[in-house]
Amino acid sequence: MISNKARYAFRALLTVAAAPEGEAVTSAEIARRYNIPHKFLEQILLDLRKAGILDSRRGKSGGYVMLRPADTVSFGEVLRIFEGPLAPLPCLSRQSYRRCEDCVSEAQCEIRREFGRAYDASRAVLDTRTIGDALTNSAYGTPWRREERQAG
Amino acid sequence: MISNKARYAFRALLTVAAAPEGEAVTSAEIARRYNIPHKFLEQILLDLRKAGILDSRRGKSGGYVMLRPADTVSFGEVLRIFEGPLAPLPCLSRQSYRRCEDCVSEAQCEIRREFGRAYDASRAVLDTRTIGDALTNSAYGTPWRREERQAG
DNA sequence: CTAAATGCCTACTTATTGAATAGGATAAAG
DNA sequence: CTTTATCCTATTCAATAAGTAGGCATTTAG
Repeated sequence: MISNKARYAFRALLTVAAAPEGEAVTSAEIARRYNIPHKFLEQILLDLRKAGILDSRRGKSGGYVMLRPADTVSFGEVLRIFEGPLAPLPCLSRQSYRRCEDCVSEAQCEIRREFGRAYDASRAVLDTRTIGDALTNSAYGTPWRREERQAG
Repeated sequence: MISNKARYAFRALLTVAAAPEGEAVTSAEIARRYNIPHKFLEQILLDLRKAGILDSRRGKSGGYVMLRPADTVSFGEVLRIFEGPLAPLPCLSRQSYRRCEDCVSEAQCEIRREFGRAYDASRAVLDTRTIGDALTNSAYGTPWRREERQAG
């Protein structure tokens, strides 16, 4: 299970990414819409800004906008911000490799081999699918897309 | 990251499964071999026995043996014993489904859809690969297999 | 210029979980 | 009847999850 924090982050990101270009979305609006504790969400949005994914505007008519295009932000990248390494074993993480204390021979470790497969399979999804992908073909989509669909 | 507990469980299971048929392996032996806290490992082996995966013999010349054949025990099954549901979201778990508090429409939730893909990919490995599979082609293998290889 | 609305930042709390540690009870073999 | 194992329960300690709280800083509408 991923943490609530991470889930809220995705909820917020998808909302900001789906908003019309250049239009800022406030933390209060997101919190209200998805029933997320407001102050908690603020911390999360702050993390996303520090990670260089969101940009923010303060004061009246402030809020959050995408800093990078939504289709350059993968689910894996976001997840790592809030959950740390996604690898199921320390010895499988490239970013923060650590030997397992109970490991005799890493090269011949069956646990490592099998979880390596699982990790690869999972990464093939998480590191390729982006926030943008998720919104394309979404029932929500961006507002203008929704109207497009109704019109067509 | 999976817990130490789960990793120790795999270590123990692979060891017992690799032992010659009918030969019991003691918790002390496993603990020594892999540098696992003995008393902690005892609890883990107990869980595996209660789950119907291992059988145990008490007293002198006691220890643990497989209750079910190693190739009927999947990595996913073992993992679930120690980690609970593997689903990344409560709404994706069949065993213990729970709605996300911040969900507006489950059927149209992009987060659910994308993590569903990741979960499927991961399960395709974890729920098909077994302890037996992992030992086949293993550099360790079972003792008699190792000798076979050296001989051939 | 001022007030209101918004984001920014830090500290604190509370409950749960992970990772053991501890101490003995029970059973089987020799 | 002693040794060697498993079996069972309780306790500890640290880290993490999931918020709560309170105020500072900035922008803009009036």
